[in-house]
Amino acid sequence: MTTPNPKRRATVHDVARVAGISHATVSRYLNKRAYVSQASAEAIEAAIRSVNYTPNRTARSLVTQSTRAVAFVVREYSEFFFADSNLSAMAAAANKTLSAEGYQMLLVIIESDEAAERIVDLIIGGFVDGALLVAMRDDDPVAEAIARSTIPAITASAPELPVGLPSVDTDNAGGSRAITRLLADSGRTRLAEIAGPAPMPAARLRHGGFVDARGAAYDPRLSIAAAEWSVEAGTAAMRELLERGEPIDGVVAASDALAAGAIDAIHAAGLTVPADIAVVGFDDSPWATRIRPTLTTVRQDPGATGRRMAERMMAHLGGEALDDVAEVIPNVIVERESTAPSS
Amino acid sequence: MTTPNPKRRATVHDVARVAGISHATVSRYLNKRAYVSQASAEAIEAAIRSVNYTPNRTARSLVTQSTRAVAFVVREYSEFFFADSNLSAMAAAANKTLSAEGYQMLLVIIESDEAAERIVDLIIGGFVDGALLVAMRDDDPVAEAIARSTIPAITASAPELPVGLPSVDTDNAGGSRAITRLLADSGRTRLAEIAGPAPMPAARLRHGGFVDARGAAYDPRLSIAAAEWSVEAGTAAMRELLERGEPIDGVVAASDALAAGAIDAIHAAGLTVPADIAVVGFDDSPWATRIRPTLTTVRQDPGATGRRMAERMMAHLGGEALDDVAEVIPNVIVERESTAPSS
DNA sequence: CTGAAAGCGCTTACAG
DNA sequence: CTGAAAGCGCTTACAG
Repeated sequence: MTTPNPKRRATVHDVARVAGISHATVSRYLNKRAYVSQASAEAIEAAIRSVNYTPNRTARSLVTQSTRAVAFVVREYSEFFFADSNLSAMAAAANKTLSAEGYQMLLVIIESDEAAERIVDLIIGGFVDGALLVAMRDDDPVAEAIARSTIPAITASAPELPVGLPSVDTDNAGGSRAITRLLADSGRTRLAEIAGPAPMPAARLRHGGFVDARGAAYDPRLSIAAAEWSVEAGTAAMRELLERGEPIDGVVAASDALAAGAIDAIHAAGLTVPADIAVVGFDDSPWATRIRPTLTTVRQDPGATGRRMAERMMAHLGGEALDDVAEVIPNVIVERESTAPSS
Repeated sequence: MTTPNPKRRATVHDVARVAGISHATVSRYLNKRAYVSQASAEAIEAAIRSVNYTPNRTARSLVTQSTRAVAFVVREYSEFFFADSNLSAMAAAANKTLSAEGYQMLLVIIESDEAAERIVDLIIGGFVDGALLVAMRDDDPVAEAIARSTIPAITASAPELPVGLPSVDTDNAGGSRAITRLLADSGRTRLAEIAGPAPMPAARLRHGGFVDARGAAYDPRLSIAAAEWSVEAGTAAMRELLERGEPIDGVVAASDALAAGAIDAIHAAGLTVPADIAVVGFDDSPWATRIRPTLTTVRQDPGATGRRMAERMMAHLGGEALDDVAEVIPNVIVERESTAPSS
């Protein structure tokens, strides 16, 4: 049983006193052993053990202006974060990369506005040396505050901010463009789109890819934005699309979950996938192979995304400039049953 | 008007100078607005904006001796952590509870010995006000170093350490005991056990529950410890159990993954579950309903575990003593096909 | 190789 | 209500 403030922690002064030496020498020994005599070193070692000394990281950080810690900030509810294998793979890869360089990754999940404020204060207050920002919304106050600060930050999916932020991201636009073309090339002509929720950069970019691929054939009456990245939202969106009465023979959904929901709605309407309507998703999440028909989708490389974010941060913290460039990680299309030829 | 030197961060002194007031008053204003005059307050506000001031958390922490951050330390590979819904639910619940009290949870995943050392240095160095320790091994150097330090820590599944640590945990022993009795009460008499990997507290406790429930009927020849918490390890363990030649009509596996592996091995041997051999797991993970037959298992309440860890930490940081008690969260048994009566 | 001193950016009694 | 001063625990030129 311990009490909140038990006995005082030993400081470098305690060690110095017990070792019969100045605290400056103790500090020198703790950092670069080089310039300390053998005798002093031994006395210090013994003193450290005897007073049970452990250096205060806060004091050290205050003078060195560095914490050797980097925040990995997830702007998403835990349930979604833990269920999203792409996000967790990014986190895992970043953790490994930072760790290998001796940096500590601190994973932070923002679930409320108060948490958002608190985290901004922490980060721009220098609690960490840098921040990796994930799942930010367009116009996100967290991303914006950090972007305006002096602490280095890199984001996955660059949000639309007044001030830019370097980013690393899967090729959202390109993936969406490619999978839309796949559908068109298979002879489908009435392509509908279920876009992701408007405030998300990934949703915006994927929408852009769809519009781009459709070119002159783009028809706003066949596009709808889902309320969130969920199966239910996909069902609701597809239902409304069908109710509009426009003929549809293909659907480009901005995520696998949305696609899964769309397929439910299509089946509920008495239609068949892919015979009547082909459907494609995005993410290659577990949904893609769990549902029937299995889903043609875009597979990301989240490990590469997380790794590159961490590598760029390490390079910057190592002294290199951090350019505001949007690095794009290629993705691949995985064809499955949901776009099989009608035969 | 902008910052004189854009490279240097503004400090409380810059604000004071611009506001024409002492830095002590600025600090007072920043903390408890009460004792600052209206005129000063306005001058300070303007100065803060003009120099773009944000308080340095490290400096503040050094004097207040508090960071208002708590580490949630996971001693497990990311892949396992993110795949384990019990662990992530614990983290999510702890995050919510800490967040509601204004504390920031920092999730840290230890994947190497160097990371382990680094995190110990950080934590006992006062980088956080407290630590929640999860998935520690018995005799874990991380848990031990933190237990010996002055910083408050609570663990899920108390490891066997020379010095105690308060803990909150699902009822491992009780759950194992109850599900073993369920099997015995259904008329099975030759009960084998696939225990978890030896160095884990949860494995030890579940094993204890099994031994306890078997009493005089406990037969070491029917017990084996899996090499890790994986399906493959379960298959290997079950295969060896069958090769020993002892008759078996029931298996108590220490986790659902282990049970899933055991069922594979049983089927491979040409036997049937539950007709020939009943099988039970632990965790009520997604495995439990994904495999055939569906699994009778112990359902934990990971949300309650995470919440209680956080609540006890908050109470302690709020001034209460932190007793070294092992708090046990009840769990329930979920019966499914794998123990259906042979009929 | 080592000590005295300054300083990192804040908070907080202590006077006034 | 406010300023001067001390101090949180460390690191790091600067002399010697």
